[in-house]
Amino acid sequence: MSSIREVAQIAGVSPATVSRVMNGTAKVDPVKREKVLKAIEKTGFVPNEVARSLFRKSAKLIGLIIPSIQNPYFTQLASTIEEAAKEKGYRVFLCDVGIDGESIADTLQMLESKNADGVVLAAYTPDTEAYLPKLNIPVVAIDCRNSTEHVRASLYCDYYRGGRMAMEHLIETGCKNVVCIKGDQNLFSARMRYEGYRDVCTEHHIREQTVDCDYDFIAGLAMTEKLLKQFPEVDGILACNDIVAISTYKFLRKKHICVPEQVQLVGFDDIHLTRLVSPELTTIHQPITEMANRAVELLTDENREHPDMPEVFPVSLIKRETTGKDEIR
Amino acid sequence: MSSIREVAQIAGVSPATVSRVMNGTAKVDPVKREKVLKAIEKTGFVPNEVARSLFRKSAKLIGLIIPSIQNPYFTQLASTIEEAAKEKGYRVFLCDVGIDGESIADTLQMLESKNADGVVLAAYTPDTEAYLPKLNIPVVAIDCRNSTEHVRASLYCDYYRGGRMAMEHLIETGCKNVVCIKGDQNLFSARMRYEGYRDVCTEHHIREQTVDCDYDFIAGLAMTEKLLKQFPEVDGILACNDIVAISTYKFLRKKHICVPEQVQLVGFDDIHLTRLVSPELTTIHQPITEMANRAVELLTDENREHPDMPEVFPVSLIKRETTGKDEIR
DNA sequence: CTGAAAGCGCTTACAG
DNA sequence: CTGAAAGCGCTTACAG
Repeated sequence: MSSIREVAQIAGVSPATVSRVMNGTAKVDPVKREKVLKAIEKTGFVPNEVARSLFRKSAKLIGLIIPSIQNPYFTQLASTIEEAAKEKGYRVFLCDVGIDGESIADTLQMLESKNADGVVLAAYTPDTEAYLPKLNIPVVAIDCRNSTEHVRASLYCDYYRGGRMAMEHLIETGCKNVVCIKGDQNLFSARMRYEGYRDVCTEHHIREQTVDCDYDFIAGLAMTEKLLKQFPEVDGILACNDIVAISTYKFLRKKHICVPEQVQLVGFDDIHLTRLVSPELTTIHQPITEMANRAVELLTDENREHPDMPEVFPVSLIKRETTGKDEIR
Repeated sequence: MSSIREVAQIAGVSPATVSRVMNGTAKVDPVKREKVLKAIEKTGFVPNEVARSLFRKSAKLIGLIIPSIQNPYFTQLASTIEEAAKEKGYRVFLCDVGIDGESIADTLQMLESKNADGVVLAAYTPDTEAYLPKLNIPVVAIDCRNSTEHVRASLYCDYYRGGRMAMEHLIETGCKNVVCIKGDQNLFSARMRYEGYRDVCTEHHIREQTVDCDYDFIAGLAMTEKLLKQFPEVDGILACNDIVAISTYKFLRKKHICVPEQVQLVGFDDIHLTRLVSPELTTIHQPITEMANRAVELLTDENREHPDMPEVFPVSLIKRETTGKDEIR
């Protein structure tokens, strides 16, 4: 592993000159330039990023904090963020922190101490906000409630509207007994989705029926069992996300309950998986790509605008095969 | 963001002493020690990892190079590696490189220049090996053919045996016309799986029937269509991995072909998703966790053993719902 | 155009 | 036990 000094020696110039030709940061005599280039080629010299980043106080790095790499929603987010970041010359450091607040704090600290240039925070626990003021690098929150002052920006989807759309769709397709599988109400996204459902219930003079569930497959299976016991008349289910919807489907199928003929089902997120399973899942689409691009833009752009208001992205209903029992399929 | 000097000043000691109490690397007078601790507390000082890593020439970092973060096989691998690494005090830098050889080279270089302590290489292209000799950090290859000399170790599963087991299982459950969906034959895993299938065909005097396919969902859909045209008599399919098996199922279902009654189906990998879809997928299990743990061990352990031979992990057949048409389900 | 010097923020011999 | 010094491998004023 050759150093800049070695290259300089071979080329017969100073390390400063080598640095200058590498970075194109100043004019260099063409002859010396050539010599340096050759020396670099010969030695296979690659500048040490750690030294660079120590000097520059930037590692050209964006941290991405997510609660689970096993959840496709977050890997899709990660892919898009990585792509956008790459285009601007940044790498992304993906950090899977689970749902542990302390782990989020540690990770934020670690990212700062690695000279990361910013972080996209897509994991949230109630005490996360307490760690933000101490941080000296910008963070853009995704899917979280707006922790205003200590965050450069807050990006999320119109979950409330999504909850409404899903419920309205189920009513339109003939459901009389819709149960909402609520996600963890500490999560902004879960709360808003539920409130959308609830308000539509109120407007239609329907009694709300809910069950609580975490955002994962195992919880979904267990909750569906409970749901069927508690609400045997159910003919429509609004799941808190796609993974839970898929597990709900799985449990219904095991109980020989036909979807959508007997029970209609709507998920949330529109992850790729919704088109991979059979039947394909009706769901609420979130513009993941747009959010991801915007997050990177906010973190990397020169003119550091700091939107005071959260930016809300629109959602849309994607009708697929788990709803619309009256239609021909 | 306070520095060690600031802390030192507040505590009335030298930066060296602060360093010593932080790292417990030498005895420090208890009184000064207390003062330092208080100063650290007061300032919220967190040592800069970049400076540390420049000095130490280690970033306590393991790179993990994968071809796609969208493939659950690799996120499961990533989770396990991360867990094992964490236990030994390392972070993991996940790098999704696609199937582009040059991108792998860039990434290896980047990891070295970031003072990574080692890399787990789970992506492979034919020209990858050319980059390995230049590298000055250890790499453990997973799922790749043994690039012997320039790799600390090579870990993979007994894909050949897996291919055999899958085919033998299909024969046992009554299939007369098994088609093998071959993966990219540049990949060691795909080649070995196919060879297992092929040899069982030979032993049973069955003519081999194959179709080529990449390791992803889109390719799987297209290939299944082609497969049905080319082999209308098919009654068993050996897919190159679970994702492709799931897409195969999807296409069969669309064509109203029942699984496993009309066509039996076996995947490969045993990703979590196989139990999430309906019907659950019969597949060949790989001990991902064991491989991941071993990889981290080889990269981080003191006594730097360098196994000359590749380490081969056993596979097993997991019978689920897409095979065994004669059994009651 | 170019080299010597200082410095990015740490850590560890070295000398006391 | 502890501080001053040197150094990790770069980069950029600074002076020529």
